[in-house]
Amino acid sequence: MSPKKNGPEPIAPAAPWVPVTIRDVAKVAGVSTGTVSNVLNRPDIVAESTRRRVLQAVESTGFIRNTQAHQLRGGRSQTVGVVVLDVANPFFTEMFRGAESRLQTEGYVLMLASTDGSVEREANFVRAMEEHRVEGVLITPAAAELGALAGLRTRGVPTVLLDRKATADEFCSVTVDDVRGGELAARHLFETGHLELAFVNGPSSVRQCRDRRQGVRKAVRSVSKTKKVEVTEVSVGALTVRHGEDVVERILAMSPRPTAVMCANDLLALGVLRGLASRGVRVPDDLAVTGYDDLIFGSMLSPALTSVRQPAFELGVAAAELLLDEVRNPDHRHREVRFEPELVVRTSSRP
Amino acid sequence: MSPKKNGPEPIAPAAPWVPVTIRDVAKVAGVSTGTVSNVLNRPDIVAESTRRRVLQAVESTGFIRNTQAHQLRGGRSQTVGVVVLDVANPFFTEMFRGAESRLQTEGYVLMLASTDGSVEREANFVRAMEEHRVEGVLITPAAAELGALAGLRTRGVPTVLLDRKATADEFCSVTVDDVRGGELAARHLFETGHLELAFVNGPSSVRQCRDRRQGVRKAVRSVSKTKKVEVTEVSVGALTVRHGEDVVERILAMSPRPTAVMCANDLLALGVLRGLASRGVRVPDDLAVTGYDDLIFGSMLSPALTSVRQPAFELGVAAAELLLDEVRNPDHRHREVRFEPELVVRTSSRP
DNA sequence: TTGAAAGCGCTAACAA
DNA sequence: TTGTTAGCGCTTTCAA
Repeated sequence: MSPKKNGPEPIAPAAPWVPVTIRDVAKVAGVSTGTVSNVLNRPDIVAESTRRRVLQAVESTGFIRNTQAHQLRGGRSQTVGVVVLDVANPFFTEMFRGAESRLQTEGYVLMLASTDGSVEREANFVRAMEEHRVEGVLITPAAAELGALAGLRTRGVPTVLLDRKATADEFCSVTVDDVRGGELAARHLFETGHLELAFVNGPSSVRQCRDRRQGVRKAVRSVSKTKKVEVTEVSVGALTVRHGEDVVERILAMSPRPTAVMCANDLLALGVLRGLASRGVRVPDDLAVTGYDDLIFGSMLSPALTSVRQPAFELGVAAAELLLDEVRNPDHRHREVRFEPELVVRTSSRP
Repeated sequence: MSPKKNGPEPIAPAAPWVPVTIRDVAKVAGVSTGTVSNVLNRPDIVAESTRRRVLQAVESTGFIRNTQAHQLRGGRSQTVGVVVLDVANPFFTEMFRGAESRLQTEGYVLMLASTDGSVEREANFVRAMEEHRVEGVLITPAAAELGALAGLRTRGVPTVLLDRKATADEFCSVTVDDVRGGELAARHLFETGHLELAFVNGPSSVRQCRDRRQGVRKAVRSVSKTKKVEVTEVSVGALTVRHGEDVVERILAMSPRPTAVMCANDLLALGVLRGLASRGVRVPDDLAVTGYDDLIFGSMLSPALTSVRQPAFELGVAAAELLLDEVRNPDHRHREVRFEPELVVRTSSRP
């Protein structure tokens, strides 16, 4: 079992691979490089027997086309860059999956980068992708301003904004109607008899938070014609579990005590649920709770969490579609594809 | 608010961008292309004043280096391919983040592809990446056999296997000791007084399941010197929430009834928790439960789930490190970096 | 139907 | 210190 003297002999690396070029293939097949190229790109214009011979040579040499050389000669890079805020966030990975599913069928390979909200990292990645001559970019901008993307625009790199509306018609974009989403959640609670509502929201600097609040106001206006409802907004510094947990105290101290808590996202809601559980408040019997995002685990909690679903995968597909149009269609016009959020009612808000 | 007759006039696309080459820069700066190249690659060997003039021209023209041309001339592609089973799985995205964090500092851009276990898709992606001349590949192979990766090996593309051990010394690999992880969980339960254990495991065809079972057996051997313990393995068809929920009935029917349920992953555990909750069985008072993977939501459940953590991020970093060594170090030898799983004890198994 | 050759944008050896 | 030039691997006229 154990070797005599030395440790187990490490196996030497495989014999160094000499890159095979189209020239090598040509030599083996006994044709010119032009013919090999033709076999690869327009097989129909070359004689049957020659084609077979060349294909055979490709096989035997293990030739793999060099896309860089191909592209240099005027070809396409077959590459799309995707820049998201956080790869660890399921919302973004779902979007990535959607985009990939569409672009993969067109032969594209995706470059993915995660900025974690850093404008500097974003700039670096975009730069690197431009150097790689990506044919397009799908991006969730890190900054509130789109100035960082000006280069892409002036250089004419097809770009689609993810979950962010372009201010002018500078870019295509795919978004979800957050106003509508906020309205859906609030209205649902009103309609199931909750007239005193606590709305746990994040900082106003976040567009999503602003929009969702606006949706809540809309629901209030519409419902208050027939019923008297009251909404108290409770602001927290960030959309995290901890912030949700910490806010419970304030909610329970409110007078009159609300009968429902609407949270600006699922993580907050999760924190709220934990806070309530530790204080023996039952959900939904004593207090109803809703979240937003419909993260995968929401349905697995007890009680399962009512939430507002965003069609992340479809967003990715739509973004890919817009990009493809911009790449191929000379008459392309920028536009915004807006998705509708969907209320998913579960136990946590069931009457 | 509404336009007169037509919809809002779509803004015409930006003026077509004429690609700027090193020649354009040279012309503007009044130097040769060689000098521009020198300014870009070895700025020290060119005169201060010339350098400034060239840099100025780069700026004013908006020049962006073409990596394809650069690479064709013998440069590196600065690109690494990552192929995972499922981008939607947090375990893989964490690994990706780890790899990215390391490789980004070296100027690499990552291509990411998700195979969803399809050998065919895997082959396509690997092929595309080879055509792009990635400098290396990080991959979780879709198939049990590594035959699909033979091409990478013979062509000498540095390749690191993620969460999969290479059979011979064909590739570097990063793995987690699943035997140890299984042992940790089982031993923890034994030591907290649970002598009758139900082990909910997935199909034996999955390596992880086999290894974790082996770990359980090891724990049994070691503990049974001092105590009499009994483990009953309950097999399910897949590691999903539904399978966990369905298995509860069988567990509760067992005689003698176990005092703890060890699950082969967190999703199963989640299902078990739900099943128990719906039958009014209290956790951990009536029955202790553990999972495996330590997915993010585990700590947010009530009761919070005891689990075995796998250092996904660190796996990614290690894989990147191995790859960099293979890329740069002529004396590189393939090796396996094995990580230790870590038991995270939470309420669900607290005595 | 095939071959010869120019050239994509860039770098590096060599010359000036 | 800077310019000239060959050539990386490939595609695509144009000529044979």
